[in-house]
Amino acid sequence: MRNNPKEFIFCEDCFVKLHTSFRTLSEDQIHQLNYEKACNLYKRGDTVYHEGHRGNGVYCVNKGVLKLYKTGIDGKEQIIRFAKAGDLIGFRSVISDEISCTTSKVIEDAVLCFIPAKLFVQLAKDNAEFSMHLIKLSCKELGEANKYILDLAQKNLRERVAEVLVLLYDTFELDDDNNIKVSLTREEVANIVGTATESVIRQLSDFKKEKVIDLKGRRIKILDINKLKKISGIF
Amino acid sequence: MRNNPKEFIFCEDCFVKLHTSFRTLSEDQIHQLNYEKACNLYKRGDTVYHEGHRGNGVYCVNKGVLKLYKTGIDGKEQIIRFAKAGDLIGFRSVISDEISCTTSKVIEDAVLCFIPAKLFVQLAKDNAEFSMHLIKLSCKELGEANKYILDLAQKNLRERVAEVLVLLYDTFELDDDNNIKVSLTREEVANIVGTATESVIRQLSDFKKEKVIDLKGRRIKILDINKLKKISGIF
DNA sequence: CGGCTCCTTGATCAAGGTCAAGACATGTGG
DNA sequence: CCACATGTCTTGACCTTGATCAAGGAGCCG
Repeated sequence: MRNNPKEFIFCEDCFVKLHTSFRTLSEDQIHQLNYEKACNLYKRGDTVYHEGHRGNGVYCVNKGVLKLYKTGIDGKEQIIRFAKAGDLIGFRSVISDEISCTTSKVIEDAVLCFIPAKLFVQLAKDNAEFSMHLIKLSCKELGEANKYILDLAQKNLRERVAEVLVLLYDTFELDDDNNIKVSLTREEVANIVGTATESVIRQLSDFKKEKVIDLKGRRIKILDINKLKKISGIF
Repeated sequence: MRNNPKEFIFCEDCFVKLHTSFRTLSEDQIHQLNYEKACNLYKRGDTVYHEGHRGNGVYCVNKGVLKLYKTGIDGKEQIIRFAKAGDLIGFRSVISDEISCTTSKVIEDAVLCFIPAKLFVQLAKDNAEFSMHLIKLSCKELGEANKYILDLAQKNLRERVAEVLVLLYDTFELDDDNNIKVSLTREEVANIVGTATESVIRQLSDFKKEKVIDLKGRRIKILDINKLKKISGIF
């Protein structure tokens, strides 16, 4: 379907491997993984898989940033989470053998390694440590999703925007100039917060007035992360 | 800590077992489970475990209904899900070795079998089929949580109340008189929907006026489930 | 330069949260 | 049996939050 540039990455010495569940695999299993996987380059805007489709494999993010989102009634995206180097995406639907519940789209050019569903499931069945890792992974995601539910249900816009800034800070860290190291459109920020684009813009300018952040185009500079954490209600 | 009446249930012929991940256990493992587990009766209002505490085991619901909720800033509960006969609760924190992210409270008198964390984890490690079941379980919950996030972020009150009624219908079914077979306070319904008690009451009376449901005290009678599904945006 | 896309701000309005009061049901003790 | 207290349910009035609509500005690219 796609015809993305091939990338050659050897699982044996992939630095990402060390940070993923794959580090629990045996040498043989790693060889098999290396043999069967396929790595490709994806550009910003590329869709890796679609909500509602059957996932025929799992992707390991070697490089880049992706957003995973669900699409609402009028086509409005709700971003569920981001994925960056070392993250696995698409494994929920492969494991539970359901259709994919999110769409994943590239935000920053990415290198993804595709692992066929059959192999992935086989690895999980054969290697107890690997499968324990996967359970932990999904349980961790579940915990975060539950927290998200609470926030959406009970926090106001100001608190949620602050919280998202903290989330971005934690996930992507800051560059030398204290800017959050990811470039999102205002609409994308709104689609995490669960609000209208204009509302996010207004709240961001408020934070700017309060000297909590600074804005330069799409770049968000963090001036007072503790204040943000306090506003968001994280202690 | 508690001193609940003991209940004697034999895993070997527990009807609930057939519907849970435990059906994948070997005969030996079932015996071990039966030997180490402890079953107790819990009354309405009892708290089984608390958010923020370390879970030292998993509970298998043999009978009754529980709500799992997170507590918000001002003490407002956000109900994440319900548990009924055949459901496992508390396994997220045991598996991921984190503190519990929800509180679980009994809504209808329940019989719960407690399985020590150590045994549970051991079973997962020893039995690949069992652990695959657990992954599927958490992936399924994750899918539901993601759906919930979308709904909270994008649907209005009317749609969400309708959706919760459908959820209750699907989860608890109807009695002979088409009443939903669970008794929740209006506040509890509001804590699922993520809104104020008064707003739920108003929306329920609207639905009553529209002949979609009927209300008699706490009982909710479903008159037109398809209309509700349509309103909620589930097709 | 014109034509994009995205960002920003202002004005307006509706959804739903909050507060207050009363209704109703239930249980308790006298 | 009544009087009373308690907890939940319901309704009305009011007001805040944030969504929507509209218009203009800024930046980028062919």
